[in-house]
Amino acid sequence: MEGKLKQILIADDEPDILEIISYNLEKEGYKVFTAQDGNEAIEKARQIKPDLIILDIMMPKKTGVEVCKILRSQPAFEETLIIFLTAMSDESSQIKGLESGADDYVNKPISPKVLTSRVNALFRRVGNKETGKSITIGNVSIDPIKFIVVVDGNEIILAKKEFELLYLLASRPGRVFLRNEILSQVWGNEVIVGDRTIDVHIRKVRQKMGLDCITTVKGVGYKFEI
Amino acid sequence: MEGKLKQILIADDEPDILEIISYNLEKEGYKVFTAQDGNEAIEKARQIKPDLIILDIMMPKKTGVEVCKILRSQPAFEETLIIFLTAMSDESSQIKGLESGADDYVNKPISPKVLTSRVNALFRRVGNKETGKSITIGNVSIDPIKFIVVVDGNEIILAKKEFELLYLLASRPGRVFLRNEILSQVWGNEVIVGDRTIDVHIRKVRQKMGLDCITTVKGVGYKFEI
DNA sequence: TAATGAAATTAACTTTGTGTAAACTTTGAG
DNA sequence: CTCAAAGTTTACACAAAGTTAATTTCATTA
Repeated sequence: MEGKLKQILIADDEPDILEIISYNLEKEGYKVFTAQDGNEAIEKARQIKPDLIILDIMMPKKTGVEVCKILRSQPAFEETLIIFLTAMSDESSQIKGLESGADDYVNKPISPKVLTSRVNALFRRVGNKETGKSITIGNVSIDPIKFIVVVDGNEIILAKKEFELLYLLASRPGRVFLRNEILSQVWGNEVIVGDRTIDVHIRKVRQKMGLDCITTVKGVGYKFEI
Repeated sequence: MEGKLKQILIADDEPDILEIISYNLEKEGYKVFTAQDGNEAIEKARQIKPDLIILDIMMPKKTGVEVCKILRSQPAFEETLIIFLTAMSDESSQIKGLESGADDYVNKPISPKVLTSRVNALFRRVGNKETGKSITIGNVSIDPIKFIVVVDGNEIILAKKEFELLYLLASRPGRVFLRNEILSQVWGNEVIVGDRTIDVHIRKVRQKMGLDCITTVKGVGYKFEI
């Protein structure tokens, strides 16, 4: 289990396709989310901030191209990978897709094998560069590329899990993360760890930062605030 | 936040497996029912209307896939969660399973830990959909994501039950919630608490908000209004 | 492959604070 | 006025989180 598992959002209006693709990508070890139309895709993308978004071109509410343009115009999605699903023949939409900022496209009808190998290839191409942008909140900066946290100009060294935990919480300041969410995001869904494990990591982060920026919401979860 | 206890129906022709799974899921706090073949599974599903059905693919009378298709074609089971148990190697039945509308599958031989964590994950996934939007009424804002209440720009910290209570009342301003409704929504149907418990929580919310926005309708219930 | 050290996890214990009951007071409908 | 329903206050049990130390896991280097 190296690093955090990549999250993929798939948007297509056909549930069958969603299921088949999800199944195959999950088997490859990705965490998969789905959406059934353009608006839902945008909403979920904002919620989840996935590493990769797979968009069907033809969707209700908003087309894949529109979704792509909207997301790409936001800083948070500048670097998110996007793949289009297109009807085989429709070459013009392929072009539109690439113009609107997609990283790849896959023709329908979809062969799960082709899709997963494209997905893998894309992640490989982007390489080992850690996902995500650096976050700065008040006097706290978190740089996931250099793997460094700076508080008041002082560099703090966190272990991997500690870092991932902090990065997750800080990715959406103020928002409460349920213990469940933390578990699945930081530890992954398959891993089962004891109840106190999160606490211990929270404690280490609090300790090392020397700053009370992680708040407990008893019976609910934890949140990051300054 | 767990609410009432979920009901799970397990269908498998091997009594040993039924027993092991039942035991583990009951330990997790689920109410478990069992069936030994496809027809019994359908019959019991209709009787019980469980929250989740775990189906072995290979079963006498009807296979898990058939059961799934039959149930899924009925409105009452459109949203019921379904997990398949499949033989490790049989990839084609996994695909059939997902195509026929399953939410997840677990390979045999079954690890109770894996199964229970998948079950938990599934309920979590569904449960999180209900995490609602923030509510603003007059100078009161309630944010269930950040888990805070803001009154006149001042942040109020509520305990979990207090928050849930307020969130419920504020979700339909002006509407009177019967004590029964409040009990089942906030405490869950199975939980039995004394009559004064609601009052105490109401009081704490009123106190902390420093604002008389919860009105008593004597002999009926409570409502939120500004 | 043994030795080391850091990180992750568990285990055991302590602390905290929510949620509930109990006992008493107040309110208001009839 | 009466009495059931709701308000208050207090106290306490228990579950959730904090803490610390011990243990396991894992990668690194001799």
